[in-house]
Amino acid sequence: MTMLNPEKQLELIKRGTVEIIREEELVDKLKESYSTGKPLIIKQGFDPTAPDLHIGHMVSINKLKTFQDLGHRVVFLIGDFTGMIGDPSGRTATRRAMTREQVVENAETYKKQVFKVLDPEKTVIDFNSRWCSPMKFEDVLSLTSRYTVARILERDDFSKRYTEGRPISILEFMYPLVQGYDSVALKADVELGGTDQKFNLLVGRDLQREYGQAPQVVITMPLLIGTDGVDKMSKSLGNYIAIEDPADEIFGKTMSIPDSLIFDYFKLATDVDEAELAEIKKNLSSDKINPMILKKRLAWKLVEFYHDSDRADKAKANFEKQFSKREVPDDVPVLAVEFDENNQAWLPKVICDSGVASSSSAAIRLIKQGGVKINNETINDKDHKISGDDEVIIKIGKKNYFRIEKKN
RNA sequence: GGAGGGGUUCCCGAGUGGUCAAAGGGAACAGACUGUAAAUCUGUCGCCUCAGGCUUCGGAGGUUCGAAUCCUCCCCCCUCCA
Repeated sequence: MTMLNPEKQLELIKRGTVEIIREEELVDKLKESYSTGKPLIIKQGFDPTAPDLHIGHMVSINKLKTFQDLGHRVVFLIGDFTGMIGDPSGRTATRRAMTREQVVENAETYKKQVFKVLDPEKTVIDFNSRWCSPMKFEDVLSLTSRYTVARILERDDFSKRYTEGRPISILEFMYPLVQGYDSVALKADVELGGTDQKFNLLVGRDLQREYGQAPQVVITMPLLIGTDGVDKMSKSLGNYIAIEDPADEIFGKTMSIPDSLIFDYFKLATDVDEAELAEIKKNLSSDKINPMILKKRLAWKLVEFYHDSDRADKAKANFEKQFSKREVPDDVPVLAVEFDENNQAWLPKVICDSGVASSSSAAIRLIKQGGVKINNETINDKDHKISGDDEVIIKIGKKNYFRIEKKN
């Protein structure tokens, strides 16, 4: 294969990273690989329970892509074994035992999404249950003997909880070890992850040394802030833009991010070059240009990336129609409604059936608050009935439109 | 093994016999304002065709005209000492 020289490779790899531990080692590995023609093994782990990739994931997946383009071997590791115990970091230590079928199914979902960017031919999908499940208890003990409590306690999260007298389970202590062992099993040369994974990634490095391997290079990538502008993007917080989202959705969600995120999103989630980034930065800091314009450009870019430019154009047009001009969008979903013997349907029930409100009580509240429009007229009467004969377009809340049709 | 502190509506958290569908905050949702931005203001925030009714405060019983609040048993969580 034709490879770029190590210096050039390093330059591409470094772009956008937060930290490389250690860069000298990476250079050595790249040189070695270059001279022998043997690709490096690049690993990143993913949680098997939430197979919805969002643009936050794409920050590091794009970096995997870079490695791949440079001729290295990318291992997309699905942590199905660690998933079985459940990630204890954070507040919720929910354990969900996943069946084999679920794991396989989620893996398929991952593949479908991740191959929008990565080359299927050059990507290895692996599961850590492959080596974790067969381990005997003595193997586990052997693993634990190679790390100390003091070192595990170095992790911010642990030390904080320890000094505050809050509980830490042994299982939680094990978690970094299990994850780190994956690097041993894969003989990883490089592991990628978000900055929040730094500790775990470093444990992998140490364990490899303990097992007589050359320690992996750790590369951390910035975390993308979610659409709420507060927390990191994550599915559980609901502040994410999934790469599987429909075009209009991606456009709309992007338009709802705080202005302060526009630059980061351009930088981390799109492939605009340095020159364009500089220009965007300049425009954002001057007040000559409305940030909304830039945000629309960002939204367009994202839709184009995950769909195509036609869809991006349409999403933009739809957005402007629906929200800037407050008109009814072109393609309104149909809601099949049951009408009674008098050919009538009670409005709150209809709203409830649409899924926008969780109960008819909630629907009534929406109506009372002026959040429901029928054919562009606000309805305030909770006893309002829709007639089965009329052509009806109903707007519920800010953005939900339905065309009512008779269920037969 | 010993001592003690808890489990309240999505989350945090008040509430110790009626005025409690339960303070306050957060989240969320709606409305106003807008650029579906942020900020702000207002309202809503258990269920039910809803001026009325019904079911909630870890679980099961009990006391009482009346229980989230008192009693009994059970389940679960946490802290400290060893």
